[in-house]
Amino acid sequence: MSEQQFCYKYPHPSVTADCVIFGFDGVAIKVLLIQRGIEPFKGKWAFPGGFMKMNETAEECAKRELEEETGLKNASVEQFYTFSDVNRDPRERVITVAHYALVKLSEVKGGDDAASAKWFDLETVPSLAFDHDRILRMALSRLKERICFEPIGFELLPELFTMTELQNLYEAILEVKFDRRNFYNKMLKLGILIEAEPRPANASRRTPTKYRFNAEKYAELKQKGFRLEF
Amino acid sequence: MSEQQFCYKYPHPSVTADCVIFGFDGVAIKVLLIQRGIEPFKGKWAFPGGFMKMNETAEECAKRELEEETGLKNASVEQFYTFSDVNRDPRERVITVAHYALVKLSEVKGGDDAASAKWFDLETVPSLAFDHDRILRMALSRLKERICFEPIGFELLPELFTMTELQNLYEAILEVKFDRRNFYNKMLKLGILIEAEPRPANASRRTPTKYRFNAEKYAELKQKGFRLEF
DNA sequence: ATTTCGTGTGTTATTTTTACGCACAAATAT
DNA sequence: ATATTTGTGCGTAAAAATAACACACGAAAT
Repeated sequence: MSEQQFCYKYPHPSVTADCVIFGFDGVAIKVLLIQRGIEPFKGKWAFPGGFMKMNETAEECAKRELEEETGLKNASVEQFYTFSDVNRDPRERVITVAHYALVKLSEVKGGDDAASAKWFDLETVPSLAFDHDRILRMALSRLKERICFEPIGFELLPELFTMTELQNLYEAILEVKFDRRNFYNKMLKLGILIEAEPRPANASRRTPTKYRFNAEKYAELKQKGFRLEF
Repeated sequence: MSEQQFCYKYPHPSVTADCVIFGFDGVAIKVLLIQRGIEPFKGKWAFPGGFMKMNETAEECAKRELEEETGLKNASVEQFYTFSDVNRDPRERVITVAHYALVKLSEVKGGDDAASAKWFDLETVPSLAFDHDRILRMALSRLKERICFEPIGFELLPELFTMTELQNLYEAILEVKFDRRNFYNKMLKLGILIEAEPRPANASRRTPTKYRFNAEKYAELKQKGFRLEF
């Protein structure tokens, strides 16, 4: 009796928040997964996430669980869909508010809390716990849509990056190939990149220019109502 | 005791599903609202919606509540965001999975269940119950995004419509003005409109051509991976 | 009777997108 | 050592899409 203390006139579902965390290593898209230590789906991989508390929003819950389980702080998570299939959790009725976030690989420290957190290449993601396979598919499709109109790709890259790295990122997410020179011209014309350094003295002809994302310029352009379009 | 029969170890929020129903009368965008008969916010207007049952998904719940409260059947509702602010309902912790749907005005029968359901012009929507003002703003912004890439506008128009009506719809949603002739050319070139009838015999020069949405052609084009773009 | 207006059908100029050409020198292969 | 391949930077020309606008016709309004 003492452990069943929250009672309601009608049945209530449990509510969780989950986080699909995307990364990029210069070649392929990565996803951060947690290995489950308890039943159900013990041993299977799943997204970081957990039960929502009564004094936090779904987004706050997502951020808290993310930090607790992976050590990742202050990630900018974005809610994308709520999954409410009746039997998605074998224990009880659980609906989950799914989020995604884009992080730089360097932000995830190894060790500490995140003993069981691991980056997977998108191609080698195993079969996941619960309905997380479906959640991943939808997260990916939202990521594809969003990157066409907002420069979220920069959240995945290091502070400084080359044009080729940026193109690889877009190609990996959208699963297309761009002409290198057209991509170059288009990106520069947008005006949201700044050359990081005037190039080192020991400049090899094949050492590419490093760029940095110009967030101020983007904010300014966005206010004027321009769209990226890819 | 007998009326507090569902007990849990941890507190659970209530979960509801709400529906923002958009319509179009040929000139302005409309929203379907319900006047609340009970506290809280008694007398205020709100979106149709209600508590989710344990054997239905959020989407099923949205459709069921929509039919119960407005008589609207089989609307194609689309989930767009889950609102989970801690104090959005003064009674208890309630999170709501918000949906929107586009319907033809003719689909909503007057009378029956929907005694208190009423269409409002978007400009004259009163201050709403709960956080429904915020829900409406987000629904509108999603509608704007979506109509740029999917021909959902046709769900708002009658079976047969004129090019001017279609243009008015796009202009009302996107809050822009198009050149009439460019809009005409672009729409026809897309190939998703078919002329309804070869024009009546008593054809007045100012009786406009009636079109019909070509759903089959659109499905075919979409499969080939084409985007609308407006 | 004259003017205004809504519709259908264009054409032309401008902008954007796409498809490549080429030089340079470092890296690699022979 | 010499030749070939490769990654980078900077172009240009053709093609396609967009934007701007001209005009006729006749019903509706004045």
